[in-house]
Amino acid sequence: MRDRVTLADVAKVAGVNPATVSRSLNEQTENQVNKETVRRIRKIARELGYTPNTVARGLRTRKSLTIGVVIPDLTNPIFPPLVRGVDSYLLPRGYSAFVVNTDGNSETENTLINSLMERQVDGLIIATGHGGDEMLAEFHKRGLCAVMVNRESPGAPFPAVTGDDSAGIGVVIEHLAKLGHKNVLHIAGPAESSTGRLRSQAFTAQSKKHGISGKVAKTNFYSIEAGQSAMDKILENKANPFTAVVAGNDLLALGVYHSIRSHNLNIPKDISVVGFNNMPFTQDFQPPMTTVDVPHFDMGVEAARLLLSQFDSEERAPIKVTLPVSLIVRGSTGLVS
Amino acid sequence: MRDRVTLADVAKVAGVNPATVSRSLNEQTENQVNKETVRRIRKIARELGYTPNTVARGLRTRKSLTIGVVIPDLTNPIFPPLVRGVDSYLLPRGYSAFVVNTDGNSETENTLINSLMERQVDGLIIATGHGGDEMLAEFHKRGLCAVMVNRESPGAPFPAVTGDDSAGIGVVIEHLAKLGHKNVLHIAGPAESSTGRLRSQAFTAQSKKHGISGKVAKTNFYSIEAGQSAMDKILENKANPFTAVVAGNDLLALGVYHSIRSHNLNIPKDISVVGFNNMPFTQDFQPPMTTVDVPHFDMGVEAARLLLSQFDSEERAPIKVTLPVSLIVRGSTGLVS
DNA sequence: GTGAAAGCGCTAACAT
DNA sequence: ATGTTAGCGCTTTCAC
Repeated sequence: MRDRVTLADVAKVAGVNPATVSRSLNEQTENQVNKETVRRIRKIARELGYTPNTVARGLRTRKSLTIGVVIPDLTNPIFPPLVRGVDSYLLPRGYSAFVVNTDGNSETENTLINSLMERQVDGLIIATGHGGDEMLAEFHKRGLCAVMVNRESPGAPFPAVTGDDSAGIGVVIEHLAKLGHKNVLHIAGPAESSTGRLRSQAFTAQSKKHGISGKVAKTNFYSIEAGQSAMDKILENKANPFTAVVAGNDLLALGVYHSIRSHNLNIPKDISVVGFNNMPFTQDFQPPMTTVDVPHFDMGVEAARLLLSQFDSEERAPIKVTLPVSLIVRGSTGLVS
Repeated sequence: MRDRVTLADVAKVAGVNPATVSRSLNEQTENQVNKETVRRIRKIARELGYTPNTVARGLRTRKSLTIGVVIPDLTNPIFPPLVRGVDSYLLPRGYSAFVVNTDGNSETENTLINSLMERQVDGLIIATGHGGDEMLAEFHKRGLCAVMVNRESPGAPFPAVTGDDSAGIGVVIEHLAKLGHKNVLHIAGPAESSTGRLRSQAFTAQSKKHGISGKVAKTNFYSIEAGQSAMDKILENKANPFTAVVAGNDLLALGVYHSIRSHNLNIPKDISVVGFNNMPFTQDFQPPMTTVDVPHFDMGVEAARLLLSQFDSEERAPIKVTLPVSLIVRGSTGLVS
């Protein structure tokens, strides 16, 4: 890019001091300047093609108007809506979102958060939250503004916005109980994530409550592959007792679909399957997936709202916002045959 | 965030000049400083929790090490892989990507590109490219570095990375011809996008070449809804002559699925359907979708590579990189019955 | 090998 | 209502 036009350039042409140009161009301060002068300067700025340098302004004002958004992986379809939600709140308020992907890797996460800090972000929206985030705890001590979203971080008492995982699993179990299922398997998400732990705990508790024999199989990732291989292991047993599978999320459920199909079994005739998240396209799967709808866009909005509200107030209460979820019954669950 | 530790703070503690600290901490210049001093200063910096201020550095060096990525909509599943591709090339080279969503709106696009410029991005990767981008042309004149990806912009002669749209449509038509289809409908993407135009043109040309009667229906958006309503209009005609539909992309194709299903027809028995992009999850649809695989991740990588290569060289050749695509035959296409 | 000083583009305090 | 000055945190001449 060729040399950009600066405030000083505009000032020179207008024959005034750079400060006057600065005041004229800023809506907050333009009333400190003669109306006529403001008009003249604005005109000159436009003609010269002046573009303000947000970076220089940020250096001076100690505000970057930039928020870092830390997510595991953009290609997981639940995150784009969340990011759009964040954006939809931030943009009209002059902020921008800087999105990074950690791939569920703690080391990468540390590197990227550091890089966001170096870029002087005003705050962080974090959708990753593993078990041991000493780094987050450290940043919290240093006074960083952040909000956790989708997951919580035990170590760092930041405000958190989550879906109601327990209630979600609750309605799922209730649904399966009504369909007559007595032996249900939970393909749990990674134990490092709060969603993995919460859903797993809720599964065990709710199964017991409904007189269902509930067993849990663990996975290390929220991915199609992890779901498939976990289910493959189960189906290797000739005498598989399970009539229904509750997956930790939709990706795991889709992996379960693949496994069941490759074993020449039918969903839901032989085995019912339930996902979690109601991510895009679940209704177009074969069969359409019964799952729990989680309002990811709204979670993004709420997280952004919470973060900006922190900037003004001094208080740092560990607020928890839990958004309601709802069961979406489709074709992947049926009566026990 | 509480007051951060600055270079000057480190210098004070170390009893040296800030310049020495700067030189010591930068790999390029550390050899200008006494080895022992470097070691000492690095230690102090670490102990003090010093975090370099990239923004201040950028102001001084006139490089932000930030690239703006302009896409229509992150929730369209072809874009996350593309963004990850960009990231994968940029991150190891010290750059970061700043992603914005235009929602296919020219006005929004202008606003967002302006905001990226104000943030001093070193270059732009643009996946939007509508018809009349006077703004891009203007920026090009002003010496902006940018690369178009996935689509091209007629007005602005930036380098472009695209999939081979014509070849893709070619193999699709060939495939349908072999299956015996004589009457094929193209649900075209928006005419403002280069992909929409190119695929539509290729469809007409290739149909003729294979002796197929090819008709084109237009849409205004690459969306499920647009595909569904376009197909609904076609199926209202009792005497629908088409035995196959070539959709402008997978989202349109999915809309076509919905429409066909709601008219109690069967894919592919009554009508074959082909998508474009091979976006995630197309293989899990009912039926699995025959589509054209486009290497979106690689497109991102290539675009990033091209952009950074521009920074060094003075030449501004209008390079065009066309990536190969391939037909993925699945269950949504079959023989004419 | 290190220090001193200037300046990137902007805003905010203090003058006038 | 406008000008002057200083400085945000950093790098980069130019000295020594």
